[in-house]
Amino acid sequence: MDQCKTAYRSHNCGELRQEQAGQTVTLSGFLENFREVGANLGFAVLRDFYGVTQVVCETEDMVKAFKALNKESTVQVTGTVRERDSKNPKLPTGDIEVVPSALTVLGKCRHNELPFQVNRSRQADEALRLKHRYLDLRNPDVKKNIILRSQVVAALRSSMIDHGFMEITTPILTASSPEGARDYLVPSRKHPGKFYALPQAPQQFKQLLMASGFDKYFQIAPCFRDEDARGDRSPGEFYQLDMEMAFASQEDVFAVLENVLPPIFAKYGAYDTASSAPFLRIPYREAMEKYGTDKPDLRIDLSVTDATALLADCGFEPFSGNTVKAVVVSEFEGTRKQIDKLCADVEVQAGNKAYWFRLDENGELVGGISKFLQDRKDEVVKSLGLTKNCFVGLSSGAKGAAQKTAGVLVKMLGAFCPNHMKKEQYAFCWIVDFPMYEIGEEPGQLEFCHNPFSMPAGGAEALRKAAAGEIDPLSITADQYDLVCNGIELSSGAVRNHDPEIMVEAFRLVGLGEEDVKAKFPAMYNAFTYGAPPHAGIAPGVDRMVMLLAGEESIREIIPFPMNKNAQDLMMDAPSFVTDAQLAELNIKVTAREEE
RNA sequence: GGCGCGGUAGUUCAGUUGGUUAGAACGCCGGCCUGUCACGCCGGAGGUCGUGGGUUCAAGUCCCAUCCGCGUCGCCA
Repeated sequence: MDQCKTAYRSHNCGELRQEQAGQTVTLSGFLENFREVGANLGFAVLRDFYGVTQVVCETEDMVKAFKALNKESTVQVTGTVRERDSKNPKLPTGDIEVVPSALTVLGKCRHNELPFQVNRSRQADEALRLKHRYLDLRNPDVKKNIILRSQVVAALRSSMIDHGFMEITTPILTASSPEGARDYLVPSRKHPGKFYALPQAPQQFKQLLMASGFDKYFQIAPCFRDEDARGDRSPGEFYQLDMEMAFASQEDVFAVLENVLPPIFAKYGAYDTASSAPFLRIPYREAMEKYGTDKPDLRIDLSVTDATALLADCGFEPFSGNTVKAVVVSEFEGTRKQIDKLCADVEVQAGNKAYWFRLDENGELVGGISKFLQDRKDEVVKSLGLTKNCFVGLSSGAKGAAQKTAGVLVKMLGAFCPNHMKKEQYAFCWIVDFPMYEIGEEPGQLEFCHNPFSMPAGGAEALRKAAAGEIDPLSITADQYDLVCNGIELSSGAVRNHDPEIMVEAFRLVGLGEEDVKAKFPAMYNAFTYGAPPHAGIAPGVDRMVMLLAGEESIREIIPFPMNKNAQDLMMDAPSFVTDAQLAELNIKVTAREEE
C-alpha cells in the first residue's frame, strides 16, 4: 500500500525527486513561506509531516493567490513536477519544484501575525510555546523529539515482547496509597466523601499479577504524583517502562535490561555508544564514598578521596572536627576566575561550601586554602597522589554533606575538564545494596529508606535480630537497585517481599504492626497469604530515557503536551474551576479559591 | 515554601550616571523586483516598559510591595 497517498494528496512533501519530473501530483500541507520575486514569479514552501517542497508560481494570478494567504494556512496544490534550474542541495526535495495548476485552501490561517515564527519557535518564550503547542510542534525541530519518543517506545515494546514479556494495562482509577508521594485524588460521585486516587505507579497491581500467575509483565505505564517539577521531572504525570518477573532474582532483571536498553540507546541516541552487559554494579555505600552520589556519571574519570585524617586538623576552621573529602584533578587548566565560579556553582547546588588548592608547575601548593597545608606538604602530595598542575577540590561537614558536596564537585569538574569526561556515550551502572532503613526526621525514628515492598537481605532472620537489638537495623540492606545512566537515575527496582510474615517483621521495625500492613496494603497482603512466587522488577522512566537519547536539557522538549513548572496546562487551561452543579453532584465544598 | 535570574513592539532583545520624541533584528502592512530558497531593495504601522505604590523638577532606569515565567533546593515509598 502506498502509505503517502490519501484523498488529499498523491505524494507527501518530502518524497518527490528528479525521477518524478513530468508527473502530475497533488500535495497538501502548511504554507511555510512565500517568496515573491516579481509580479509573475514567486516561490511557496509547502510543509507537511514528511518534509517541504517548493512550489513555483509563474503567473500573476497564482502569485496573487498565494500572496493573499496567511502563512501556516493549509492548502492543496495540484501541478507538474519539474527539475529545477537552480537546485537546492540543502533540501531532500531540492532537485525539483512543483508548477501548480490549481490551488485549494483547506484551512485558512486567520492570523497574519503568529505568536512566534514556527521555524524559530524554540527561541520563543516557553509559556507562549506551551500555550500554542500545536504551532510549536509544527516546527520540525520540535516535532523530531516527539517522533523519537514514539520510535523509542515502539522499540522498547517490541524488545520486551521479544524477551517474553506481556503488556497488561492496570487501573488508572484506584485506591489512594498511604506511602510515597502526594496522590492525585478523584472524587467518587456514587460514594459521597470517598475518593479514587490516580496510581503513583502500578506497583501493587504488577505484584498482584505475579500472585495471579502471570510470569513476565510489562507496561508503558502512566504514573501520577502530585510533587513539584524539576528540569528532568515534569509535574503531575510521567511514563515508566514498568516490568515484573515471577520466580526471578535481581540478576534476572538485570539481564533483561542489559539486553534491552543498550541497542535502543545506541540506535536512537545522540551518541552511538552504550555500555554493554554486564553493567558495572556499585554498592550504595561505595557509590556515596567514591562518587559522593548514588547516581554517578561514569563518563567522568574523577572520584572522591577521604582526606579527613590528612586535613581535619590542618588549622583551617571549617575542617575542624568534620569529615573532609577531596577530588583530585590532574592536568588541570583553569583560571582563578573559573575556579571561583566553579566553587560558587557547587555551593549553590550542594548548599555547602567547596574549597580548593593546587600543586603548581613548580611543585608548590598554591591558591585557595594552601597556606594551611604548607606544614604537611609532602604528606598531602603523597597521600593524595598529586602531580604537577593538579587541582584539588575539597568539601567538609558532616559525613553526608561532605560526600554530597564532593559529588557535586566531581560533576562540575567533569563538565569543566574535557580531558576528564568522555561525553559521547551512554554509561550505565547499577547501584545495589541499598539500606533498607534510615533514620527519619524525627530523631531516632526508623523509616523505610526507599520502599517497603523490597525484600530485606537476610530475610526474616535479619529483621528478628535487628528487632532483638542484636544487629543495627541500619546495617540491613535491601535487594533493591537503581539503574543510572550518565548521572541520571533512570529507575528503581527491587526483589519484592512476597512473604507476609517477613512483611510484618519489616513493618514492625518502623513501629507498625500486622494490622497496619493489612490496612495499608490489604490486597497484596491477602494475595500473598495464598502463596506468591518470589518476584522482582523495575520501572525505567520513559521520559528520562527519551531525554537522554534526544540530548535535551528540559523534560518538556520530549513531551507532546507538557505542563509548565506550576503544573498548569496553558493550552487547555488546566486546572480550572468547575461549575457549582458539578461540585454539588460530587458532594464537594470548596473552602479556598485561587484568584482569577 | 527558600534562594537566584528574568518580565520593554506580534516575537527575540538593547536601553549608559535617573534627563530630548524608548531603539534594533525578525515578523506584519504597502510599493518595487523573472530563479528565490533565512530572497533582496524602499517606505510604513506597531509600546498602559508585568501590576500597584513611593522617592524625585524628572523613573524603563532608584526603593517597597505584588503577580507571572524559568532555574535551583526542599519534596519525589
